[in-house]
This record gives sequence, C-alpha cells and structure tokens, in this order.
Amino acid sequence: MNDLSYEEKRERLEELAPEELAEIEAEDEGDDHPLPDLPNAEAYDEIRMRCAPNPNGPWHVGHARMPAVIGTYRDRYDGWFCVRFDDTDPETKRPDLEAYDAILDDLEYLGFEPDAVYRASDRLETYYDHARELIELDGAYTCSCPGEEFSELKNAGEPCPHRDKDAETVLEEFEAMVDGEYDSGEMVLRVKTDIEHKNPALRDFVAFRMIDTPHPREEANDYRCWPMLDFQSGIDDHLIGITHIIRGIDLQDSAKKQRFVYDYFGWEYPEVVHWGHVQLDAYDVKMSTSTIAELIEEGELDGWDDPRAPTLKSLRRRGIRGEAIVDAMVDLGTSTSDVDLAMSSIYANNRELIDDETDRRFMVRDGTELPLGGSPPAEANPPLHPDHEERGVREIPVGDAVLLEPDDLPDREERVWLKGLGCFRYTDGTLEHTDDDIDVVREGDVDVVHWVPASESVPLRMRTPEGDVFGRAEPGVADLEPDELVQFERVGFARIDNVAQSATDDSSNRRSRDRHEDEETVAYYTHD
RNA sequence: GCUCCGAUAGUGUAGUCCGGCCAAUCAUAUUGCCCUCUCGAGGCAAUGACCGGGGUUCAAAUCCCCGUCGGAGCACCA
Repeated sequence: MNDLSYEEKRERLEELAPEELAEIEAEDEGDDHPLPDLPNAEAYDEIRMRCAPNPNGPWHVGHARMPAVIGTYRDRYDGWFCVRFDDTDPETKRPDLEAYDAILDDLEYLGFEPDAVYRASDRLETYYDHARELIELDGAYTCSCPGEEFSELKNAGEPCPHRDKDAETVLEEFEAMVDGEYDSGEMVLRVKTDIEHKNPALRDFVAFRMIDTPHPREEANDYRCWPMLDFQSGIDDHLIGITHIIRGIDLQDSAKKQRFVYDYFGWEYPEVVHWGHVQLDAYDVKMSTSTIAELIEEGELDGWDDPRAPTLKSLRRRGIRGEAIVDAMVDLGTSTSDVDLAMSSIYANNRELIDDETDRRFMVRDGTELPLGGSPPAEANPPLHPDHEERGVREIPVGDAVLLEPDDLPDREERVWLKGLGCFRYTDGTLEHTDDDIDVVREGDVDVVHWVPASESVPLRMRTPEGDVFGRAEPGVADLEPDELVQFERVGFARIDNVAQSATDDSSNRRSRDRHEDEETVAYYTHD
C-alpha cells in the first residue's frame, strides 16, 4: 500500500469508502495552513513564476525557501516555474561554473523540476535590443559621470549634464558600449526615472555598465557591456511572461525601479510578493554562500556537504528528505519580516517521514568494555523495527564482553538491562547475567541500555554537525549499503555513508570496490 | 541623513483588508503522565503571545495617531 502514490491511494479509497475519504479531505483542509493565496491569481490564465538564483555556489538551507514556495504554488495553481540564472556580473558576483548544475541538483533533491531553465548570460542581445528601444523612447541616457559625482547630484535631486543628450548620441554611445569601446567605469547607461523622486533609491538607476573581466561561461565571454539586475530581470520577467514575482525584501525597491521601465514600454508589472530573510538557529557557520565557500577554501569545512555546513548538500548527505525541508519552508509563509527557522522543525518533519521505514541498530559511542559473566545467550535477536515484527530480527553475537556508553555504566551491584539480550548485575567489574525477566524493566527497577559486542562490532565514525563521533556498531551494520538509513537506538537516526570492506566477514566474496576511503565505516548523523 | 517595510507564545504561523463569533488557531519546542525492552514512535495533559502609549467605538489583535524596536534600499552586487 505504501508503494502507491498519493493519487493511487486516493483513488483506491474513493472506491472503498467514499464517505470516509470526503471526511478525511475535509479535515485536511481545516488542519493545514497552506500558503496564502497569490495576489490577484484569478486574473491570470496560468500562474507563471521564476526562481532567479545567482550561480555563485551550491545552495544553503535558506535558498530552499524559493523553490519550496514557488513549487507549492505551482502545484496549487497548476502553474509554471522556471529557473533563471541571473549571472550578469562576471566580476564581483562572478558565477561559479559548477554552481549551475549544483543548484539544479539541489532543486531536484527538494523534489522540484523546473519547467524551463534560462541563463541571463545567453540573452545579452535581447537586453541590448530593449535598451536600444528604451533609448529611442527617450527613457535612457549614457552617462560618464564618476560614481561619486553622480551620487552627489542624485542626492541633491539634480540631473547630471548627460541627461539631456539626444537619443541619437545616446544610441551611438550605447553601441560603443556594446562594442566594448569603453573600459570598466568609463560609461554607463542610465534609465531616466524621476531625478527628484522623494525616494533617492529610485532616481536614474544604472541599466548597463562596462566590465573588463570576461564572463566564465564560454558562450558569454566576449561581452563587456553587462546589464544590471534591475534591468535584466525586469525585461526577462516580462518576456518570459512571469505573472508573480516572489523574492526577498532586499529587492523591494527593485520593483519600483523596474516599473519605470515597464511604463516606458507600456507593460503591466507582475504581482509581487516580498519576504524577509531566513535565519537558521542551529549552526555556528554563517549561512552565506561566500562564507561557506571561504571556510571550504581554508579547509575548515570538508566541502559543501560537510555536516557542519548549513547547506542543502549537507542535509542531503545526512539523510534528510528534501520534503522535510520544503514543508518547513512552506510553514514559514511569506511574511515580510525576518524569520528564524528552527532546525527542529525540519527534524520533526523528517522524523515523521523516515521513522516507520528505518530499521534499528545498536551503536555505542566511546564505549567502555565490560566482561560478561554467568551464562548469557550466545546471540541477541532484537527486532529490526519495534513496530514491525514482520521485518525480522537482528543477529548479534554476544561474545564474552560488551561495550557500553559511559553514561550507561551501572553502579556497583546495580542491574542493567542490555536491550534484546537480558538482565545483568554489575559485580566486581563484570556483568553477571541474571535470571530476571523483562518484568524488572516494566517495574522500573532496571534501566534499559544499548550495547555492542566488544570483539565483533564494527568501528564507526559518525559525522555530526557538532563534529565527528567515534564508536562501534553491531556487526550487521557492515552489511548495510551506503545511503541506507538506520536508527541507532537511543542515539539517533543516521545515514550510512560508507561501509569499510574489511568490516564485512565475507569480504573475500564481495566484488571489490574501487573506493579509497573503504577502510572506514562512516555514518552521517541525521537527528535524534 | 533620506525613503520604504514590518512587529501575535522559545520558534513559525492563523486571524488584521470587511472591528464583535479571538479570555486568540495550528505546528514545533519544553515539561509531566501513559505506553514501549530506545532518550524514537504513539496517546494524554500542562506551559506560553496580540511591542508601548493615546484616540475612534457600545465593542479594537483588527481602524487612526505618536513612540519603541527590528529589517531593507539610497552600488557601475545579485
């Protein structure tokens, strides 16, 4: 039944119990708090949105908000969304060639596939054409004022001398810009807005500037005249037919700037939703692509998927489902105030997704070895999952000594229940098997702890957001496959990342794997 | 300094447009109890919020004003 898709399940239910289904669905509607309706959605035949990342690195957790919300709206309205890489600054926000795919990868992890993918750096000629048209509409002028000088004039609400140039001259100079005849900083094209606008941020903004540094993409490395985001993005949103722009509050004024361009062209500006910034509560590392990149560069982090990094690749490697992140992001809503996202909310979502299907194992961190006395069973057989006996049991050879976590060591002469094995009394440095049955646990006299055999357990490194933890896991862990999820009982969920070849008993029978790191069994901690 | 935004429990969110049904929703968190051979899951319960001050009104979380706090923009960054 669980293999069925939601639709299939729903259909099946509809046949079997239509009334109950209606009830369930009615409840659902009252229960969840979906995103608010998109403004003026009914006015459009198709809701079209875009996700416009700057390809300067893989995504951190905060980036998930855009696809989560846009993707959710797409599903709700049966709409459309694209990814558009706004890679129009080859210098200060220099694109990272690997980031384009890394971002699409992250998107896929979150469970979304864009309906189209664009790169602004492929579309320069389009932007040039619109600039020419704008110039002819007397809506833009070439300006060679040094930045500071213009800024002073602007703040005083005074036009610069270049503002009155005739369209012909402007067009000529703009063509020279396009042809790369100016050096960086020599000439810009400004949009003529309202030089006395009460909001200084909106006065005559730059639409194109010269950049000497070639673009890293081969297809774009001949261009020297690059559009600014406000221009490029404004043109593209209209050409792509975007009906709803969703983006951060840092771009609030951008909408107002772009409206001037739209007015020149006689275009309707899309609906806009601006939201605040997302802060994550759980990481030491600042959530910014450049900070993370630096830490990786300096070797402080192992890479974008280091469990200490607040990135999507990190969460993915830890075995967290993209869906858990998406749900948490959708829950944040779209308010314009800044929000703190609690990782616990992602963890809670994920736990619900994985708990039922994740088998149990033992793993002892920083174990203390205790010899066993009496005559305990030779093998322990705890269930793979306490709620699913049908999945069978584990086979853990007991041996003559076990490892316990330091916190679990019983006091002298106290009893302790080794989970799945039985009751032991701690006497003279030895755990003596007793005949007590499980009732002593039920009565609350004896603590239940997890354990591993001292000799046959497998060494394991568990990577966590707080750093690496070393321990030993029950032998069965050596037979797991990378990417499998486990729950180490009383420790937490983890994703198996690598299984050491030497950890398996029958390693000689196995096909050899050509992986260097095979000597070590590694798990990534998911959450508790 | 100029210009915009925003403010509901630890966190997020509903309600604010169209004032009363809000002594305020849901989730998460924390705590306690039940269940359980996990500190997981499940069940139950508790904790906890309308930024402050005025005004309008029979009635304000909701409308108005003033403050306070927070955020954003004022780039040849995105």
